[in-house]
Amino acid sequence: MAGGPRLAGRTDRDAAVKQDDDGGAHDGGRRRPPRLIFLTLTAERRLRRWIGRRGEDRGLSAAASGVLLYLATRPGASTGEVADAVDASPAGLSGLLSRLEKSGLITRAPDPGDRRTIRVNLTADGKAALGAVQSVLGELNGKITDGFSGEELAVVARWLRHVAEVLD
Amino acid sequence: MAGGPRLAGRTDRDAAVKQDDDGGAHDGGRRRPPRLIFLTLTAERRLRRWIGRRGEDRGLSAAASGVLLYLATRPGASTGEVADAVDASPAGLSGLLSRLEKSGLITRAPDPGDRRTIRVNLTADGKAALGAVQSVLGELNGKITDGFSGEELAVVARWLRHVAEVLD
DNA sequence: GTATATTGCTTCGCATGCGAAATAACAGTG
DNA sequence: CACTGTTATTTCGCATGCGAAGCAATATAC
Repeated sequence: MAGGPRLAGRTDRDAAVKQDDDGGAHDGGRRRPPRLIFLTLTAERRLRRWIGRRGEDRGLSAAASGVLLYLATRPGASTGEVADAVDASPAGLSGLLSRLEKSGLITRAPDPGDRRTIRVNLTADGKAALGAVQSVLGELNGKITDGFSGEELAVVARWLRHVAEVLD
Repeated sequence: MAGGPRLAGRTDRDAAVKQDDDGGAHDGGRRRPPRLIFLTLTAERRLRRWIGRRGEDRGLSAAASGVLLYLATRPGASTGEVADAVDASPAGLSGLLSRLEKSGLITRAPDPGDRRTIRVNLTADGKAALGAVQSVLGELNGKITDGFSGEELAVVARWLRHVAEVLD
């Protein structure tokens, strides 16, 4: 990933950023770097770092949090279903599940009906961790929505979904 | 990273997503997972994947693109300056620069005045790659801004900056 | 002028995560 | 029932990237 030129630093370069808020929409993309791309990359990186730091005690990363939350809603989901839900590749999720299993937060067991399918479930420890996850994400959500109206946040949500959809 | 429960899949779960566009602002964060967080994680992941796929021929990732763009603006920047600009840790950037150097896109040379400092510059190949980068990012920018007004994109940009700032 | 602190970068160990190939289990055809 | 194809997951190799530790060069203290 990358932030981009003059987008992410903590230095004096930040000052120059405040001006142009058009997101690069009126630029063919050749004259200067499209800002929204790097703004998004940077915002995500900070989100992931913040979650990682905050859940450090329990070894809960952003990805792990997503998995736990999903399993809370759909216990016994298959590996593929979880991968789909958290937008990860089956391969990438396999490793994550292995770590979560080693940490004792989830269990993996083949489905009796179709032993190719692995059913994933939360352990007691996993359910306990869930509370921490929800608390941390709730706090984070407060931080990132503070100062924005419901209408504005709706626009943001719509744009984020648009990005995900159009690049799929 | 993670997408989140029912946020990112390509399955029927998507249907349920369209409803609630408030970004979770009116929720303490305990009853249901804060959506904006996972929407952002997913959007970024798709951005990065798209850039990676698109620049595959030249081995240009999102991070590499950011570095090249920054160097175009500030040739001879130090490693730390580049890291700051693209929001990467010095450690992470070190590896990336090594790969870019091996690919022949950049050069690294100690500053004569302070030999701790490494000056990074684009090679001829690096400058050539820059054109491709700008073209790819321009196309991407078009895709992700299409269908949104300047005002809406301004809100999005302001929100993304807010997120980056408040989590720093 | 030597000891100490600081700075800038790299190395190391690890987590994350992708694509491609391998593996295992099921499904359909003859 | 073997043969083939499909599906679900894992393994492997690699890229990315962080924190901690290490190293080299400079700056500061005494």
